[in-house]
Amino acid sequence: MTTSQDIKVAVDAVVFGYTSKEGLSVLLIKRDIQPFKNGWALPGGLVGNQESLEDAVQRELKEETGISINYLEQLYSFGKPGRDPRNRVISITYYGLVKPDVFEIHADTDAAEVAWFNIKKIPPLAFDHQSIIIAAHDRLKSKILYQPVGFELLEERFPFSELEKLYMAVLDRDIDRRNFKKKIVKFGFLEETTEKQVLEGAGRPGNLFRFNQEKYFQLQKQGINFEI
Amino acid sequence: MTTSQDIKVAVDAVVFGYTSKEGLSVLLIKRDIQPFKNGWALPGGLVGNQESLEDAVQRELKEETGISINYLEQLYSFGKPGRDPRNRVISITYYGLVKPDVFEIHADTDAAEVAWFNIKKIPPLAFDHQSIIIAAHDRLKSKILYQPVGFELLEERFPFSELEKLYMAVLDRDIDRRNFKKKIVKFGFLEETTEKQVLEGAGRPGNLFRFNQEKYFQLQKQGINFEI
DNA sequence: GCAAAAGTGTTGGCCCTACACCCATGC
DNA sequence: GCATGGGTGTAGGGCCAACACTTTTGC
Repeated sequence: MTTSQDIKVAVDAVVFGYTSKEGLSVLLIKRDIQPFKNGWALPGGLVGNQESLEDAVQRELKEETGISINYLEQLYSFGKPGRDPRNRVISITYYGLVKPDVFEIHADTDAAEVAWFNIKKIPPLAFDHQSIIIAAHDRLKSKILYQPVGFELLEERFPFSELEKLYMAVLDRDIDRRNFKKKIVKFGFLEETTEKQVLEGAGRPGNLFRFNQEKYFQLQKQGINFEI
Repeated sequence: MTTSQDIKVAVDAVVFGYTSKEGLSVLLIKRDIQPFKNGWALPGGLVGNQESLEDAVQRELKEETGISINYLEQLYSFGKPGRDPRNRVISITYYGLVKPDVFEIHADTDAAEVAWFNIKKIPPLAFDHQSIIIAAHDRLKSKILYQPVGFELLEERFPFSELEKLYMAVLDRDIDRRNFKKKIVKFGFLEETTEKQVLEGAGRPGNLFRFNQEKYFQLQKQGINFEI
């Protein structure tokens, strides 16, 4: 291997948002350059020479979509030669979670270049981004079962049913309401507030809950492990 | 970001081997170039321009240690600026598992440049390789609980006690012999042969077992999930 | 009053853990 | 015969899944 290396390093991010109306959704951008010009793709781009990988993700998200996220985790690195038709590019992928306020704003603006897509209605994508989303979704599905990452997708205060619907949307299966609540409450890191849900339409309004992160860390240190 | 990117892409591998005598061990090389000349480090090196990441790992392992492995999985990508004192280098790390025959040969040769180290007796290492080994060990610990990767570290036929000791070495805790056997046998992918263990020293010789991978795949398709 | 969503308990079965004695072999 | 490691079963408890009716609200 005496020839000098000529490989580019990029980051790409699968950003998930959730509301009970829209379901689990992914943030995509419309490319304005070749290749795949005008095709949908994951936000991302080349890493700066003196920039950490996480910083690169946050910067690209800011530049391309205007959002900043509150949970970010490395997913996988894709490096097969030929995955970018022009250069050799290795992409280090991340997945991120945003709270509904961020999600809603951008779902409304509906700018031509950035949009949220329900996880079940992803359009054809540039490069191998389709398989990156599948990997991210798989990771989220398993992660949510043993770490309380779901709360990163909800408002600070939320009715219990939101949490339940979130789990159903992410895992794509039904969950028994009573058993689920017993399980979550038993852990002891959820706080019930006295506030009631603001309703839209009929139905009995529920109490709002809050995730107590410090309590969770404490419990975790004591060896309690979260598992749905 | 108009300046052109100047980042190198490397792969590094944490290769695990196991025997009940030596315990869980990691393959290291002694560096013959700066930086960290004569220091111990993980095998690895730069990725070729037209080479897949997995191929690069296999090639480096062959070049630096002479071994080829039978299980390889991507671990994590490390990219903090400054982790290599000279250039910006992003390392995509893998962990691999080898069977005891490979392990034993190299444990004997004891060449100056390549050696196996018990997981609890790793010397100081170059770069951030210490933390890479910790990450790999953590991954192995959790992986072995929900996928039958342990068999990749054993001979094709092995006495049951080997499997049990392997789990104890990897997880670094005691395991109840009877409960463990019940659990494993219940899955139905382990075949008991009529052959007996060849003894070294006293003790009742045990039957040899074999992992039936096809059976495992079948069972997995039927939705059975392995969990220790 | 009716439609919509929230709140709530019990039971049966399964699984998991804890635990100890006898057997086959080498020396 | 003794030391070493292999082989095996049961009982109790905890946890989990299955399951339906009542309450509060908007309209």
